[in-house]
Amino acid sequence: MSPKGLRIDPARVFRALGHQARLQIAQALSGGELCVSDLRELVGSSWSTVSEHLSVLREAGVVTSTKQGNRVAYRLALPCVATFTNCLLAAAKGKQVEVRTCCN
Amino acid sequence: MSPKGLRIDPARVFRALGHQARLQIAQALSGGELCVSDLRELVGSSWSTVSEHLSVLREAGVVTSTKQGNRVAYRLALPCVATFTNCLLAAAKGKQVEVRTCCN
DNA sequence: TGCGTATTTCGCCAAATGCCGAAACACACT
DNA sequence: AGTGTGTTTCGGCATTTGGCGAAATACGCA
Repeated sequence: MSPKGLRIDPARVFRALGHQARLQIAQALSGGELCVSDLRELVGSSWSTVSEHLSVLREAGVVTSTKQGNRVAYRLALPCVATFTNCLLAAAKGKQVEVRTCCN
Repeated sequence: MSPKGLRIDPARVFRALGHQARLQIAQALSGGELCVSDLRELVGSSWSTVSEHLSVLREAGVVTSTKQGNRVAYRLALPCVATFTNCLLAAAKGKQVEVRTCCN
């Protein structure tokens, strides 16, 4: 369930995050781990859709998942994603942001 | 030619960078401005294809362009993109990177 | 004005993506 | 074993994307 031989491909990471719902998921996970049902409520689409979004994120190495009892908990594997997204959100408001530790 | 009323949409920025050629272009531009011909040589596809990639990047707010005599010079509008990409490249090698100023 | 170079737009096609419901799986609990 | 809950996979469809060559546009210069 965890990434064994997974090489990060930057373009793939970007592509994974290049979708409103998946970006929303990644941001939500920056606050701690969540299971599929939580995320389904968050993005408001079907189980299958959310599950597919999660597998895109997982295969890109953005998130990892672990089984916890009956459910699967997802967590952010690349913390810098949250930081960078905050930069972009700041840019969206025309502000400038300085960040201390950007990566991993 | 410069972005007038352009609101940055984070998901759109990610999507724009979620393609090998466009990411390559963005990285090349982090070293300074370049014109379409330069970038065409870099990515090795047709004029039209490169031009379309550039318009995707421009509409996402990742790059800006200015006419300089006969040609159009492109430059990176979001420096944090370069920083973040370096983070990902480092992650691709299993390393950890600390960065001082991440954004803009 | 007319010519040549640099870039963009257009029309088209093939491939990839996003979405859903149904079916399949996995696991905890009785 | 059987039931229920949580999650993933499958089949199919509509939409988007990526690519190219040809045509159109923009501009500098003679």
